[in-house]
Amino acid sequence: MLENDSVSPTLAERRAEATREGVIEAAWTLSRSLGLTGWSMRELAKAVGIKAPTLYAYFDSKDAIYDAMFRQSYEQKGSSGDAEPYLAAHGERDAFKLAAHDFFDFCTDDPTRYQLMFQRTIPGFEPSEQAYAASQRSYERFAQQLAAVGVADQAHLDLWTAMISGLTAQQISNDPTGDRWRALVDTAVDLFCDHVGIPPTGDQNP
Amino acid sequence: MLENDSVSPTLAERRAEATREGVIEAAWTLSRSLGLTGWSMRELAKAVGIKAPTLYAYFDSKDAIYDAMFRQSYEQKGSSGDAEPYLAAHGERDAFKLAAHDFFDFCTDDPTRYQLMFQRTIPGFEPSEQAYAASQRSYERFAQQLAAVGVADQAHLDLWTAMISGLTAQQISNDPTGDRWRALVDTAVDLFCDHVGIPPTGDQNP
DNA sequence: CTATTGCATCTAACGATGTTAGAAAACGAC
DNA sequence: GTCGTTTTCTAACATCGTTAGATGCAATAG
Repeated sequence: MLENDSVSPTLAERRAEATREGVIEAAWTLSRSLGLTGWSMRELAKAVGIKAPTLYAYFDSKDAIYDAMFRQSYEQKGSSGDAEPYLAAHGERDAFKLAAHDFFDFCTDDPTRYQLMFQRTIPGFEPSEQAYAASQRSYERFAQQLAAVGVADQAHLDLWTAMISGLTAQQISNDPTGDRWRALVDTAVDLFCDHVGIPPTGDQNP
Repeated sequence: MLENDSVSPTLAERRAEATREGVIEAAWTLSRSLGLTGWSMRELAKAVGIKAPTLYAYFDSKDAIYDAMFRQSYEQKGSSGDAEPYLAAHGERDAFKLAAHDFFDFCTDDPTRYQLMFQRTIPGFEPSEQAYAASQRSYERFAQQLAAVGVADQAHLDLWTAMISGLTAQQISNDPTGDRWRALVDTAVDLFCDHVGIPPTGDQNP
């Protein structure tokens, strides 16, 4: 393979990138219908119209495909779960409720993606350092948003993650198409805010 | 194979049962050091001193071995997580705190067992109806204990499971040897009790 | 237009996996 | 000792992720 350090990608590189995207898309489709580990490299290849070994021209291994899916998931997440965009137009409590709902909905929108991002369900797969860094960034971003409203205690952040991730996990594994735990998100945020001293909406300026 | 419907097991049956137990024990050992899916039937057989196909005289499949481990886990759990044994000698709130700690400790005592019981981490494995029933029983037992103290709302039970399981999940995946989330169990139970109207200990008879 | 170079894809195969078939060995009862 | 049962074995199958090496194909240089 010839190296190309220039900024503009060559034609071959753009074509290869398109193939890679097609592979990932097919991998998502297979994963949603057969489970993340329910398909083989041969099946994936067939879905793309090539033979299995050809996949290795685009990805080093099956794990590398999972890694690309993992990275893509965090790109899709973006700022879902952040409270900061809401803090300007809403009270603090409402902002955190909206943030919690964003995160909750992002998770339940695609249970397969959730499983890849948050459960360690694929034997042997660990996200690459690069992909893991993305997940760390979104965690620290939220930590700073809590700190910005005066909640700097690590224990409080830990309680938040436990409550919100607990609700999403229950929803996805016990009632994937329903609303049993979604309906508890506001309650949970209220309990959390009561505990850490974020006043009820309307009480900030009594 | 000759059938034996009598109550007393024949010698051969007792020997076979002993072998089965040895296999399960070896499977636990391998799972704890290599992960639940990190060992092969050939490795398991070698650990027991037999050849792989012989395992199939004792278990129908690898999944049947996981199923036996799953069932055994719920036997070990027993009443861990139940509040009822504590309700006689303690206030309601304290009883539920003790129950939550029992459950939490049972989970963190053996993360591999936790993974088998509560995460769906083994591709293709679903507990048999019989094994699943055991897990349902312990859930309904707790539901009745909540009802016994006047908390009959399904939503409240859902909130409890989300909070407690959220704490244990975070502990095991982010701090398996530490105490970060264990230290939050009492806080979480307090928040829960405040919400559902279980009075603080000492307030029952003011 | 041809020769060369680099890339894309293929077929064939390897070692490991869970599992099955069928033969051999070991065991218990009479 | 002999028979029937139980236990274990060897050999093999299909499938898995993956690698080696050959072949076809595109674009480029002379």
